[in-house]
Amino acid sequence: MTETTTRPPGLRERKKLKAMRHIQNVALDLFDRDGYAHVTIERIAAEAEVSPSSIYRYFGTKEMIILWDEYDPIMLRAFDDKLAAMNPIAALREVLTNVVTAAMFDQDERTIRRRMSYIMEEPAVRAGMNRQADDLALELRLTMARHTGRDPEGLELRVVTAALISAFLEAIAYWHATDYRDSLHTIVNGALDVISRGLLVE
Amino acid sequence: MTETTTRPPGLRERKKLKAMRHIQNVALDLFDRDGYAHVTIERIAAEAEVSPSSIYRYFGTKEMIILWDEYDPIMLRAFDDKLAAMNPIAALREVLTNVVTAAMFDQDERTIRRRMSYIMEEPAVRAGMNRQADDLALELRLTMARHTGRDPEGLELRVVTAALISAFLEAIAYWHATDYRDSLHTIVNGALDVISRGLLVE
DNA sequence: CCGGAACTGCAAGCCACTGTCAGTTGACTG
DNA sequence: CAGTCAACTGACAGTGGCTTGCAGTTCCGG
Repeated sequence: MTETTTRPPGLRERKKLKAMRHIQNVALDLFDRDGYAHVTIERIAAEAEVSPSSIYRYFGTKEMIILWDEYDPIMLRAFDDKLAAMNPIAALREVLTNVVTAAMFDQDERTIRRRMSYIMEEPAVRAGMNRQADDLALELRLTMARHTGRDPEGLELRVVTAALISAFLEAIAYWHATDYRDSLHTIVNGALDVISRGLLVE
Repeated sequence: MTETTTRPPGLRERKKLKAMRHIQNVALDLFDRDGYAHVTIERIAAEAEVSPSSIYRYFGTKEMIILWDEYDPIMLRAFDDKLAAMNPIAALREVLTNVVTAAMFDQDERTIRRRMSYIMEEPAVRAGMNRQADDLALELRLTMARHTGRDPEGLELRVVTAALISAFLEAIAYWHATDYRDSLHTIVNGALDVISRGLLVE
């Protein structure tokens, strides 16, 4: 069933990855020059020397050209592993400390920031991110239910996961809004502290 | 600047409202019969006996035909008023107790439920709802900043408002998922309790 | 009752996205 | 190291959501 390519990459896979990186970079260049809305898929395809259909096959939608991240599945798997041994807040802190900092070395942080500005400011792209967040919330909920024996469809677990993820997203937004002054790791830790101790407003 | 029609309705306004209600109902009928994706704006326009352009002028996008709610601005204003006197959690409880239950009398709850199923299950509509939630989050943040003197752009306030809203949305989702068994008011109260006392997981 | 402003319908266009159908290329088998 | 098969790719022709500009109509305030 879940036989998700645990094999060594293979030429085909590597070629595809390389093409996707290339297309993403070309697209970001064009977006920077003319603005997200004024760049058509056709233009990206022409500039990247692939066919428009290939772009749709790779990314599915225009937003995903920006949202796609080859390290996402890696982080997800790491997060899932950590969840087996600790609570989700601790797990998230761990993943950010270990995996993310490592990934940020070879994929230079500049690309991440370029993508970030569109994710935050372009409504269509933001919508795509929210969709990903919804999927992530569902997965997280099921995983937590498995580890704690709680009802995966219960109100409590739903609210907890939703709050956790929204805190994470808000941390990223803050990171962007403050021009990446502090490390993402520090900010996420702060955000998690806030929701951990409860919303005792006033 | 913010001179938002505090005048008595006027014929024009009433006509528009009536047309929008009519279009929304017709659209829901068609969606129920053929599915959201298989119904074109043109078909809705024909069935409702208006021109497609009018639909766009009324609703802006296809999703908004479902998302539009004439009571939304009323609830927002009520929420804003309550915020002046109490903390946001108490304010939200209040609004739901008073305003929502009142609104549900004359707009029969059946229409709300019909809309809800598309809001929850149709990705495009969900995206639109998330966009509205983002706007609401910003407004809420600014209001809370005004009332408490905290930094509206600070991490803490950002996380608090985001968690609050995501809890509210999750409550609505739960309400739908459990087939509207309990009252929305009860569920939202439960959700607010969860995030109030903090996410002391494990 | 009248001047301007807002609303409506008509028409034309843009482009994201989909489906199909050859042609090609990498992956596995004997 | 063929040869076969599955997966990928490109070209092409739609579909339809959404926008824009223009003309005619309807309503509101004075």
